[in-house]
Amino acid sequence: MADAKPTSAEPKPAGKSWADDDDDTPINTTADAKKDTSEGSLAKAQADGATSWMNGSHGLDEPEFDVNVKLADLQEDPNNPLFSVKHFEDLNLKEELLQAISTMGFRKPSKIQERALPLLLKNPPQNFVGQSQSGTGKTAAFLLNILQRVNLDSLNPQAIVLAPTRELARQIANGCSVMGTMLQDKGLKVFQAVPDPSHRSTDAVEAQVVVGTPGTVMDLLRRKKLSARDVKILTIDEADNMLDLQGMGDQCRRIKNALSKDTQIVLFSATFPQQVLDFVAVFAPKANTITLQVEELTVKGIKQLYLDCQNDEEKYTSLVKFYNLMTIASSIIFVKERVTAAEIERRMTAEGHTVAQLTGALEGAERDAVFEKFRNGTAKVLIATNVLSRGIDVRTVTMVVNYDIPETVDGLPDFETYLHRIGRTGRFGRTGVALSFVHDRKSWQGLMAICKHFQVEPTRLDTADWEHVERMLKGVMHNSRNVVGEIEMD
DNA sequence: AAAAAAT
Repeated sequence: MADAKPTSAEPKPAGKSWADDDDDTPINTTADAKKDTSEGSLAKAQADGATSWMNGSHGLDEPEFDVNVKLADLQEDPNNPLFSVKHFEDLNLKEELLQAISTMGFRKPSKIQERALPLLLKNPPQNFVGQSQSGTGKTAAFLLNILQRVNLDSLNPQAIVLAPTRELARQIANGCSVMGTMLQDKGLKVFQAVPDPSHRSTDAVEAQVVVGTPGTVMDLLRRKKLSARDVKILTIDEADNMLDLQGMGDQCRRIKNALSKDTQIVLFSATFPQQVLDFVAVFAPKANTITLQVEELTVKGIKQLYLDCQNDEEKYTSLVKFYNLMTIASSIIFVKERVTAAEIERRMTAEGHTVAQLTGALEGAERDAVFEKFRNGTAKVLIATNVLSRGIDVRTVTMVVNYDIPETVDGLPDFETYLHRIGRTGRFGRTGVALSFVHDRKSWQGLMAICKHFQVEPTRLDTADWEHVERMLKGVMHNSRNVVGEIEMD
């Protein structure tokens, strides 16, 4: 990081955007800015949002959006009121689940839950593919389906949940225990299948619900520590990522093949890019499906900004300047590479800042310790790779920094990762800030392509006018009050 | 050319 990359040596006059000296850029910011005076409209959107929260009894008064519902049985009408349930009481859930829902403070189902729960709980069980914005209650939806269906008189595994990372799997397992609190007396057991030295000696898994990462689950199945015999639900979170990734996709398919043919397959994600939908349909055939239009995917409560830096080193100095400027509840700084995470942590720590770092380079126990510190607020600034880009739900996160613009293996802008990263804030009706750093033509073009894809107009900040940066950031951070939503589990 | 995930 200290030694600037070749691209960042490219000189740029102060106050100029990377757009200005770029003739063949696919995006014309000037034209885009004209059709929508970005600051004005964003300020207005923010103001409107604030009004609706103050008037509403909860933070999830989202405007109506178009949901595409496709049912496996084409004879059925997707708009049948039976498939849109406004009250948890109408779902014939176990009494213990209704109690837990109420204790956890849920009043009514979120938009995705309204539509997803009746389809998930339908009998006989059918496959399901569900898409919904980040922070809208996907996890609670699939956990309710699982807890409703498991037979507590047996300790045989009956539901398997797969997630792409250790942290997400553990979060889901904990959520399952919380939602199943009232079922614990009746024998509910939840097992975390993430890499753990103690699994070597573990006897056969005795738990109705197994939540884990694909490698460990596969390993347990292979070693006959996990019985596939009674498994009737396979749920995959972040399913587009899981099935797309080299390695994890194969493991997911192998796990599915080890299960009974009539296992209910449930897939969830905020993103399902077109090319992935094709093999999603193969993995979960004849599924009831809920999808969204791309323009519906961005969470309106997340204010999107970008900081125009002169070069790579200025990203670091700006970051430090920024943290000297104000205190933020909690924030995640996303970088591309593990070494960058370690490097920023080293430099900021040397400058007296309290920061932590989490990447796949850490060992399991260390990862758990660091993440727990971040979750309980002991560590407020966390530098991470894409390991934490998806699913992680830490309510105190009011800012996400894209220190490096997300890109795919091919070096192309990674739309999905951008959306998942910024979705770590602004959860359940709260507001949040997403600040992306650009420092050369490639990073600028990448960010602009991403914003164009999601049809958002980010606000530009320039290091050459630091007073403006300061004013804007203080303004948006001040506005990012936390508003508590109803559905508190994603 | 990365990260993640199994040993």
